[in-house]
Amino acid sequence: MPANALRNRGLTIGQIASRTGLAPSAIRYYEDERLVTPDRNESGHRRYARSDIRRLSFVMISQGLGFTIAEIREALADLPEHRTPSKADWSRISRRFGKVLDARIEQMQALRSRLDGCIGCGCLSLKTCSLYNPKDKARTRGQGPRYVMGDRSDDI
Amino acid sequence: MPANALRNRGLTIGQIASRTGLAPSAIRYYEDERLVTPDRNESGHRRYARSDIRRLSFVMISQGLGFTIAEIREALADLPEHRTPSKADWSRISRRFGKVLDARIEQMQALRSRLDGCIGCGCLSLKTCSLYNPKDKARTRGQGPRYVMGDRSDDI
DNA sequence: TTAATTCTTCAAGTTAACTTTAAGCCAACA
DNA sequence: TGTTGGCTTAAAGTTAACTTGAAGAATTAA
Repeated sequence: MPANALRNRGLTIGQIASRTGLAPSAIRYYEDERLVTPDRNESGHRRYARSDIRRLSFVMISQGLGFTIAEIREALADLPEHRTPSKADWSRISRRFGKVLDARIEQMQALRSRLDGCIGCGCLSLKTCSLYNPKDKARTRGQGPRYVMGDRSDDI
Repeated sequence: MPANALRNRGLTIGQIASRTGLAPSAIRYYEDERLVTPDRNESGHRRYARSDIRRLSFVMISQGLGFTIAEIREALADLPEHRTPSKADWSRISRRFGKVLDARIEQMQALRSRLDGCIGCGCLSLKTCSLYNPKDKARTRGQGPRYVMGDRSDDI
């Protein structure tokens, strides 16, 4: 066994990439975003722990659920820093995300029923339209407008 | 009454902006995206019909519901071109969006229950993890990965 | 040992949905 | 008649979440 066997311990970015299905560029980006913090070997190449596969998988799942990188980073901050996360650790943060999902579903259902009401009223009588000035948006990218669906009854 | 009273009929972009709460720049952008097609007066200034207030309001509501501009453009294509849209016209396209919303809610609930299952199994036993390789994403921006949550049971 | 991979960093490009800036025309009021 | 203020266009900037490209160093395979 060569002397540098210990030094080169851990997975390369390519190995992590093929294990998770992520592109190496994405994994480097996640490092910039402080979602993973791999070690480096002597010559500066990244070396990942096996537990990073799960960490990155969690990132992927969370994104699939609609969470942003900032939110995921916050969630990951709850993992222990100096030991490999246990099932209980992962379970805890998954449960938190579950609650957020519940809230989102409720919100969408509220929007949905509002749209129903709007269809019922012809979506045009305004002032009374329940989609008028809704505070809850399904997703807000950039800034939203202040009020909607007109302000007079004569503008069909 | 001056001779150009007829020519200057319609609302200016500023008036439309204050009626809808949208920024003039956003309204111009929507024109680039062919969501509205105002007339022009002699000197090239935009003149909007009153019904454009409702059209733009529909755009705002739809965005609040999470639809993209492309989807909204498609929906608006179902409105009559040569007459002011009626309540029935708006009702019809709202109903279509309602169905899409229903589907989205169902999908989110499916993801939600999967997360539940994942918490139940510790979210770590993999291979059997129900969040493994999910085909339905809450929102897909850019390309997603191919499979998730690791592929071996030894990498906690 | 040489060639092919894989890795490194840094900068710039991508998409959506806009906003901001610049430079200049037009319109309304005193 | 001037001078605000609103309108015009075109181009560039913004944010998120990445990808692509360039140029070079390290590792691996033959």
